[in-house]
Amino acid sequence: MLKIQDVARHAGVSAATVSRVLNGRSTVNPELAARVHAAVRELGYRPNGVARNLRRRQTTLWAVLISDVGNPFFTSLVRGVEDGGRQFGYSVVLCNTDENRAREAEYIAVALADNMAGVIISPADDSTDISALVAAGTAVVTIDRELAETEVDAVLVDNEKGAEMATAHLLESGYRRIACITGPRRMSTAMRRLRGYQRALRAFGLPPDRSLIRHADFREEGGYSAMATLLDEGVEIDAVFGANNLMTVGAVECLMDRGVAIPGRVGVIGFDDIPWARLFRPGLSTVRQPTYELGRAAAQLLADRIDNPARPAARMVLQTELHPRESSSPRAG
Amino acid sequence: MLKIQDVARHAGVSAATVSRVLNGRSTVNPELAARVHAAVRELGYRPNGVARNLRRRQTTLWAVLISDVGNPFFTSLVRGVEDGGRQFGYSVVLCNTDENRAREAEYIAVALADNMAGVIISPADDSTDISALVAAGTAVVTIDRELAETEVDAVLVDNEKGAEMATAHLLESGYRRIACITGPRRMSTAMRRLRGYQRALRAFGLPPDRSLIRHADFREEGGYSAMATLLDEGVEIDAVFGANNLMTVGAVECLMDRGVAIPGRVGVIGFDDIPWARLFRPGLSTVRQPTYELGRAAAQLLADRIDNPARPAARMVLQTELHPRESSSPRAG
DNA sequence: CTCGTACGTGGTAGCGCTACCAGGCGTTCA
DNA sequence: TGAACGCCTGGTAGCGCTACCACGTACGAG
Repeated sequence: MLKIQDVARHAGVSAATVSRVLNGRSTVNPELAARVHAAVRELGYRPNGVARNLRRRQTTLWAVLISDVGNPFFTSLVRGVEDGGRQFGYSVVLCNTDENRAREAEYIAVALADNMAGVIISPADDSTDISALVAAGTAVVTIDRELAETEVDAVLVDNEKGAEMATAHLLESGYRRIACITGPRRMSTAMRRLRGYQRALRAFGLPPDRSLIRHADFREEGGYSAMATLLDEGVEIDAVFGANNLMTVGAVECLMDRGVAIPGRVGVIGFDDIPWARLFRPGLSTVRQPTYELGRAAAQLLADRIDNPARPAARMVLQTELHPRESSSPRAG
Repeated sequence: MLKIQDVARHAGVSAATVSRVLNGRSTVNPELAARVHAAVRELGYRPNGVARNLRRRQTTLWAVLISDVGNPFFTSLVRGVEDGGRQFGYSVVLCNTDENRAREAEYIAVALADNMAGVIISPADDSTDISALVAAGTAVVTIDRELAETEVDAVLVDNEKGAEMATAHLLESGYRRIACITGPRRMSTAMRRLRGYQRALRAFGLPPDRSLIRHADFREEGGYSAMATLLDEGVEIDAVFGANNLMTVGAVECLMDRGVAIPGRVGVIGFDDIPWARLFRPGLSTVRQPTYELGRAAAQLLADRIDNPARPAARMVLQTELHPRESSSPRAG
């Protein structure tokens, strides 16, 4: 493997000058610079990034910790992060944690060991411990979910507003007994969406009813069984609001399996859009999150934070969009 | 930041011994080893991966070059690679190329510069140039698609057989004028699937008809407009075989927009499963590829190749599965 | 003409680790 | 008892690069 010394020799300059030319950190006589470029081309020299990283004490890698790329929400988000990162010269290491604290800790250790320039994380939990990252001075941006203790850059959507919009839409369409299948209590998004749902009901003058609220795990099976429980317990419902995409899909499957007509007997709306939701029959009403934009925004914040470690923590909140389709059509009568 | 010398001093041994204990490359007196471990714990020492990588001339990173994680085929494949990689101690750098040769070359350069241990690539093109990787001795596994020139490990599905199954299924269900929307000519998968389609027709005794065959770009829009062209040209068809998931979705959307009944007037089957295809109405018939397993297999091959650079190139071919749903129900009459 | 300053270049230490080598000590066998 | 051998440990060079320092030259001011 060629090294910088070889290029220096070939160009008749010092290694330091080659480095300066290739990194553009200081002015170099144009004639020398031209000779260096020629030497690089002729020899086919590629700088060794690992050596550079060691010397600079900084890499061009970002770790992106999410629960699962398989979830369309994160798929698109990751794509946004990657596009943003590339723009600033960073590569993205994909870390699926499956909401597993141990896996999360493992990846944080890798990010630290490999001296990664930054970490974008959707914490498995309110209390995920990122103190090691903070202590090491690694730039961190949380995405989608917030951390209870630590003050870091965050990119969020207005979960409460989105959930309120969804619920209000059902109410306006004539539904009155609206169930809510939300996520675990220790996750900020789950609680925010529940609050939005409750706020819409209150604003409409409907009394709270705890039997309508279910906490599941944000997965398809969780949505399915929460729906099944609602039906089995004979809770009177005419609509359901699913607090994320997978649980909503699970709930819909349960309703179909039981032959419950959508929206005839039960209207449905879900948080998070799903690719090709319009090909479902009935078309699934959703609250779309700007997932790709979330990723881009996080990338922007992270790149900025790396260049400017001292700036105070920023908090970006993006808005959601209502996509009503057939599953929440106005109730007849 | 703590270094190995600090640990050595604290444990009363040499840096070399600390290194040996932490890497387990050679035998060390158990008492010394215990002292080293204690020192590591007490000081909270983390080895510097970058320095290790420089010295060892080898990292624990894999680059995964695919066209787009947004495509469910690659989403699941990437997840398989990541799970497999983690098992062997590698992290995965996600590289979306959008089938763009320049982007692909860019990422190959990054993999080379950062001394990545291996590359898993779904080449944009038959003739993607990976010679730089081969020259540098980087381990490479191609996935899903084959390379014309270079002899490297490959993980594939039996595209021809899958396409033949899909087409045969349509024929058995009574369809006779079956269009085929396949991908670009320069992509091995597109050509293989086309051949499978043709073979099924031949086996059934149907004459070839070039007007039934369309080459699109493996994207949703491409499928849509190919379908539109078929309809606009008045080509007589009663079914369509889409050679990948996105084009099939596009074709279905076109049919729906035009009010063409599926499967009443045109039956549909697509290559690649789509998440929640069973929630579509009509449920979309598909040929499922074992995408996750493809990723796992590629990871296995790559890890093995890194440990054993001399072994001859391997070629794994996985099988597909037919998932008939309503969109290809037997034709009445 | 001298001095001070600015700018561009070369030399080199050292980022933190591990591969390699040398040497000490204990054990075995003639 | 001495020689030969093997095992374990410590010392250290060097992976390839860049930050830093020192130095030479050019130029302007006094």
